[in-house]
Amino acid sequence: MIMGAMGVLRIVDENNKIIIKGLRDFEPEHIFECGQCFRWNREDDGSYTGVAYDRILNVNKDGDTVILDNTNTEDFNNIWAKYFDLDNDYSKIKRDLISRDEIIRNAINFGHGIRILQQEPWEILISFIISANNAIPRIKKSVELLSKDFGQYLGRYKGKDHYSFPDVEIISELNDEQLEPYGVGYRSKYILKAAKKVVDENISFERLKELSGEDCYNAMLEFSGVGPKVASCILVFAMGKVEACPIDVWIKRVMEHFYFHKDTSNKKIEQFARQKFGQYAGYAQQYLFYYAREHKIGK
DNA sequence: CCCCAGGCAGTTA
DNA sequence: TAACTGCCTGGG
Repeated sequence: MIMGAMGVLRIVDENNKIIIKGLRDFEPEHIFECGQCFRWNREDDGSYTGVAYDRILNVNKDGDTVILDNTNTEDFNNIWAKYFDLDNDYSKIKRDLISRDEIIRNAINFGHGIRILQQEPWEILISFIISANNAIPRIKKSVELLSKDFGQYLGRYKGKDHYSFPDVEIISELNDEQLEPYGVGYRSKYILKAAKKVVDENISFERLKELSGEDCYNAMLEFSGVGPKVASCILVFAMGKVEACPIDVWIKRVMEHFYFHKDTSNKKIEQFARQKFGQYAGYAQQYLFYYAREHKIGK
């Protein structure tokens, strides 16, 4: 059992599975399809399989029971509880946001099971550098291929081999031509520069997490290929800075559609969003993104 | 063939 | 500090 802000969860460890009862605000589809991650894929049975922290995990939900397959109590306590942000009370966050207006209320009702994953900073840095001016299926393909060729083999699950995301040292020793087969295009030089910067400057992402949101944001902007949107994504998805608010095309569309009714600069949109949603801007962004994209709002 | 996709860097004014 | 432009790649 773990005590979280949401109360007591009943957790059973059996047969290489962790079974969680009483967990609210958790829908695998919402979590893995809301644009925050690139390494989780839907299986035929509706569950999701992914790789994080050098482990293969499968996540399913049956009624009000969440099943984590291919894991154990030790990894659940050390990794997955934090990865899935289980100690955070999303009902409280949602209540706060819903009270602000009907637009965010509709978005939350639609994506009510979203959770912001606490992902690995190095992987998220590179993944979101690749994401710039790119399409999600191709981002996922590039990340998978890089992991297959330069990551560590983790094992086989449901008939598929899985690999960890490549270590920074491995990427830092590659050159432009070696990245050509991975379909990252002109972003290859950003990837290589980022890897070399992390190695050369001995950058510790754990130390960067201790910085203020603003300092952490500025540190991310130091990477070539990282602008305001990508930096904000890294802050929310890997650095625990959930007050950041990435403004991508979908957020721009949904905000212009519902709030501005005219073309508006990203800077103004971010100012508006951060003022409106405050400390919960990062969560609001995820609900709005998922809502806008699934409904193709503004297209 | 053109268009665009979860932006960014580099260049102008 | 805003506005503008080109950009790898691949699917529609």
